[in-house]
Amino acid sequence: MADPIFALGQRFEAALAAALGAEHAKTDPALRRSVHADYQANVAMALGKRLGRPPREVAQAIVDRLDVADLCTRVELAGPGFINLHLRDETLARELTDLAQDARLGVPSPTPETVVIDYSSPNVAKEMHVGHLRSTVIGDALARTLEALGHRLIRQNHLGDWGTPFGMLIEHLLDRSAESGAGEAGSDAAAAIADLDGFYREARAKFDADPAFAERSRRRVVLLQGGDEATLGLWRRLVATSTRYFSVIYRSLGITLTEQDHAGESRYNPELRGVIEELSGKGLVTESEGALCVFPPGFTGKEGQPLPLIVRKQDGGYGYATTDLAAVRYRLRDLGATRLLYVVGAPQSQHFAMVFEAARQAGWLAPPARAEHVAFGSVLGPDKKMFKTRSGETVKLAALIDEAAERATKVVTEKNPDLDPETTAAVGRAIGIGAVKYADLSSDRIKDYIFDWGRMLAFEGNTAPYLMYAHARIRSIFRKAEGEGESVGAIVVKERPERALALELLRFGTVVSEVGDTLEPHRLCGYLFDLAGAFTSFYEQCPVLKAPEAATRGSRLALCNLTARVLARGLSVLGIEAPERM
RNA sequence: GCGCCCGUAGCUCAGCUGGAUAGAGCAGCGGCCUUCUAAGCCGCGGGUCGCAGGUUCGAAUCCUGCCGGGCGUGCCA
Repeated sequence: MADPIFALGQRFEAALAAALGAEHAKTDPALRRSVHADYQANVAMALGKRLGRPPREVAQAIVDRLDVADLCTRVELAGPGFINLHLRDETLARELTDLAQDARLGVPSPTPETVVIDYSSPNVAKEMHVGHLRSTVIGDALARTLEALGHRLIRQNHLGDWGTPFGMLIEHLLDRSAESGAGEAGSDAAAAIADLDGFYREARAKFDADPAFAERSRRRVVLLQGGDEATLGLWRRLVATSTRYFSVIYRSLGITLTEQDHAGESRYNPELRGVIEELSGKGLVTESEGALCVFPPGFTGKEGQPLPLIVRKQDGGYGYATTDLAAVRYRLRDLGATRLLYVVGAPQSQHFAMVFEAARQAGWLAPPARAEHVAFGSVLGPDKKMFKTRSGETVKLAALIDEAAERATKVVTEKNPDLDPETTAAVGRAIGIGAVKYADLSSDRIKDYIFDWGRMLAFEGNTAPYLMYAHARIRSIFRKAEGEGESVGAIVVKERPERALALELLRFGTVVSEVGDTLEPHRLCGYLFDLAGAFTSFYEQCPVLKAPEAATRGSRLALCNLTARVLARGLSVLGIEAPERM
C-alpha cells in the first residue's frame, strides 16, 4: 500500500514493542495527517492513560525506539505527547512511483468476502421516481466500492413484484386488451402500460369506483396466489415490461444492476411456509390476535407491549416481514454471504433491527456473518418538504435524468462553444447525471438533503462538475503534451504544492478502504474534492509544460497523470464518468 | 408515552471513530488571465458547535438530562 501511514505504522509497531513490550505492538498508533507536520501519531496519550504514565514520557520512549530515519527528516515531540513526523521528499517520490505502477492505485485487498447488497427495489407496474434515487445511487456506489476492494458482490434488486395490487393491475390489463381487440389476452402489455403511472392510476380509480371490478380484482389475487397458470402468465408480462423499463433507467443512469440481479418479493413465495415452519420449530413463533408472530426481544410498542414481526397475517397471507426473513435466510444459507447490506431509507430502521434480531434468534445470522441497514435520509425540495414537482406530483426518474442532461448541456454550450455538438451532448449528459449522483453521495447519507439544481451543477465547491473539470484540464495538458513530444518521467517532489498534492494522492487507497468499512461514500467525495483542490492549486503555481527543465516537466506530467487516474478511478468507484474534455 | 435519527458561519455542508488555533463552498469585500481550460486560483471578514451537567491531560466528537425538528411504534411495503 502506497499510503505512508502504512509504512509508518509498521515502524510504530516495532517501536511500541521495543519500548513498552510486545503486548503493545498492535496498539493503533493513531497516525493522522497534521497541520503541524506531515503526520502526527496520537498513540502516546491514549497509552499513557492506560499505563498510568505521563504521556509525554511514553511518547519519548516510543520516539527513542522509533526507526524512521530512512522515511523522515524529523521526528519531534509536541504538546502533551504528539509525535510529529516530517516525511522526506524522496520518500514521497518513491511511494508515488509505486502508486503510479499500481493498477489498483493503492486500494488495498482485504480478505475477500461474499457481500449481498440489496438496493434500488422499485415497484413493478409503477414508474421509478425520486424515492428510488438514493437507494439506487448509494447502493451502486457501495457495490462498486466493495468490488474495488476485491469482495465478491451479489446484487439483489428486491423488486416490489407481488401483493394485492396485482389483482387489479391484471384485471385492468385484461380490460385494456379486450378494448383494443387484441387476440391473446395481455399480449400488448407493453403498449398498455407504456405510461406506467397512468396505467396504475387507472386501475386504482376503477378499483375504487367500480365494485364489480374490485371484486374481480380480489378474485384475481386469489388466483395469482393460488398459482393459476393463466394469471401467472399475465403477471409475468407485467413484470417483464417493467423490468425492461427499469433496465433502460439503469443504463441511462450508469447503474450496474442487470436483470440477473432481480430477486423480487415473489422469489421468496415458495419459501415462506418453510421459513415459518423453521421458526416455529425453534419455538420462536407465537399466535397473537389471530396472527403468527415472532417477538424479538428488546422491541416494545406504545403501551410497553412486545412488538411483533407478523410472519402470517390473520387472513393467512404473508407480509413483508416474512419475505425479508426468507431473504435473510436465502442470502446467508444459499448465497453464502457473510455480509448483508440493505440500502433502504432510514424510516425502516426498526423493521430491519427486528428482522436481524429474529434472524439471530433463528441461528441464521451468526458471526462472522453480519447484517447492516445502510440507512439514508429523504430527498427534500427547496421548501424542505418531500421533493415534488411544482404541481405537487412525484418526480419521475426519467424526467429527472432528462432535465439534468438538458441543464448541463446548456452550460457546456455556453462555457465551451468550441466543442462539436455530439461531444457537447455526451459531455452534458455525463455532467448532468454525474451532478445528480454526486449530490446524493457527497453528504452524510443518514441526513436528509435538499435537491437543488443550482448547487449540484455549480462548478465551484464540492460538486461533480468541479472534479470533472479538474480531470478534464489534466487530460487537456496531455493532449498538448503529445503534440510537443513530452511524456511522463521520474517523479521528484520539491515545491510545496507538489508535496501537498503528493500527500493527497497517497491517501486514496486508505479512503476507499474506509468507505468499505463505514459504507459512507461521502468520505470518498470529500477526499476527491481535497485532491482536486490540491491539484488546481498545484496547477496554478507549478507550470507543467512550461517548466524550464525537461526533468521537471516529466515529473510534473507524472503527477498530473496520477491525479487524473485517481480522480477518474475515484469517480468511477462512485459510479460517475470523467469526461476527457468539457 | 417509548424508540431511532438530526441540530456546527447568514445559506448548503465537512469535521477522518477523543487531539493542537472547528474547516470548505455559496453569499459579501479585495486581488490574479500577452503563459498548460479564469467552469479556476490567492487573500479578508464571519462561530455560545441547540442548552446544561458529567467523564479526563484534552470533548463538536463519548455519557446523562433537557429544548427544537423529523421518522417509527401489529396485520401496506
